[in-house]
Amino acid sequence: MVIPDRGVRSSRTSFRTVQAELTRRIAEGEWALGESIPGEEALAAEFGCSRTTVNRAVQAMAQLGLVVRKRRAGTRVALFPVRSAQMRIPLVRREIEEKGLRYDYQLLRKRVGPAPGHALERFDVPPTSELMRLLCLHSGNHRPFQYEDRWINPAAVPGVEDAPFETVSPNEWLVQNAPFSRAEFYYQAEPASATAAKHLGVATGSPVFVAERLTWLGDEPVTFARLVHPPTYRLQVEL
Amino acid sequence: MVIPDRGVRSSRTSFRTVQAELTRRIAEGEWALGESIPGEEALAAEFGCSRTTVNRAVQAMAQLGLVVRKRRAGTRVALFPVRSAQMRIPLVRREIEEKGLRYDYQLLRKRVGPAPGHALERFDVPPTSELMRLLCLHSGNHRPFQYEDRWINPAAVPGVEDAPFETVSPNEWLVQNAPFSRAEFYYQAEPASATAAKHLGVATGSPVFVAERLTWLGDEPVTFARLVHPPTYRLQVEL
DNA sequence: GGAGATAATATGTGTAGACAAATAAAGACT
DNA sequence: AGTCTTTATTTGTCTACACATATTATCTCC
Repeated sequence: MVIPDRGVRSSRTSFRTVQAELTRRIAEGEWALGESIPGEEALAAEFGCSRTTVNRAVQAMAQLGLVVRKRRAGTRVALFPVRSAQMRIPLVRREIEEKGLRYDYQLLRKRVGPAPGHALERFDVPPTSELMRLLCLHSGNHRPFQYEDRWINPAAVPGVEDAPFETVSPNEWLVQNAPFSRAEFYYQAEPASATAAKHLGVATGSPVFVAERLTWLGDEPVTFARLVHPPTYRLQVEL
Repeated sequence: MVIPDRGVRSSRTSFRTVQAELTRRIAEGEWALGESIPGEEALAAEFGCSRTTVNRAVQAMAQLGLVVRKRRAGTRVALFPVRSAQMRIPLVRREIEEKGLRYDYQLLRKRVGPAPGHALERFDVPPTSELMRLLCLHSGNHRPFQYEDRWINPAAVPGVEDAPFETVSPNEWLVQNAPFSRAEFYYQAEPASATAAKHLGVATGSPVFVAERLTWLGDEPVTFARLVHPPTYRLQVEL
């Protein structure tokens, strides 16, 4: 019985196939760390596909931090395979709803005024500028999930003054109304401040998980938020 | 003097140009959230490039979570722009050395024995199996940076028994010797346990930043590590 | 009107070919 | 030996085209 030749037409070697095989070779130690791997031309010949396809596969691996590429020098297995993972940054509301909980939002305080020193420290605006400050609480099934302490630079966000923060969380409103070009995120453990502890329903000083988010539009700071979570919170990332 | 015509040949519209422009349109609200954007064909015509180039740009944006693509239905701006960031997972040693500190590693304890219940909970192995447990301390300029509590499944890592963990940290050794196919990372704030506190030089119960890493090779668990950092530690991510 | 088959369409992916750009290696000149 | 220039090699990217595949829209039949 003749087995139909599927090798040529129907199952062309996909860049995924190539990527998987090359990844396997690295994972199983066939290619040692730091060792350089065959060129695209050679791999294309080996896999019976075009160089374009190999290029795509290897470039994806480079983005994952598995290999390092350099023109003329070729591609080599990363010496320190700094694997990089994709981290998703969802809306708080989505985060809560995805757990199957009912989302609740509450504006605790809103004020516009001159920026105090400790805010300026992290948030590089002229000392004379007026900033908007918001304190909010996000809950799931009436249990506090996140205490938000946010500063917004009105100069960078036209229309904030009139935003309905009584009903829409700044997180949600800003996502739709305040574009940014750069962002930094920090995660750390801290003892809960008295006010945060009160709103989160935990003891003052107990360990809380704090996420800080800073965003810029061009050179101008847009918003700076401290998001405080109760000790049960876990940030999850998959590779 | 004649300025060479760089407009036609030398600066073909790059996929980066297209990506930047499309991103701008979304950021500045020209295309609203959830709205569908022109097809690849149309964009190619607009930018004067091939569909391939547009495809590359838009696919990159899809990977970033900025747009959602669906065959036949077209591409639309993500309704909830769950922006995703790349997080790099380096070796502890690199992490410390990149801060300009001198790295020090110390093996505190090593033992092979039956897995206790609380380890099995997170680490799905047969209750009868023997696991290796390591306690280590990583320091920068002699100040404790990370207290590591690690379980290794010898069944998945041939050669662990003879690994020189007195001189090489399990983190480093495993990276080079234990391939894995899947990983999960968790980050959380916790009160420091008595032993962790002692080694980190902080008070028992003070907030520590704990990273948990679990890896598998296929279905088999490879290693489970709890990495405890002093309260000064910050995890940084950029977008 | 509803169910199921069929067509149309947007994206997904592969190929071959060409040129661009970076950079390591070799050669030329002091 | 050391520095500068040239050359060669490898990856980076774009093009034009073709076919694959998923999914929506339409049509057909009852």
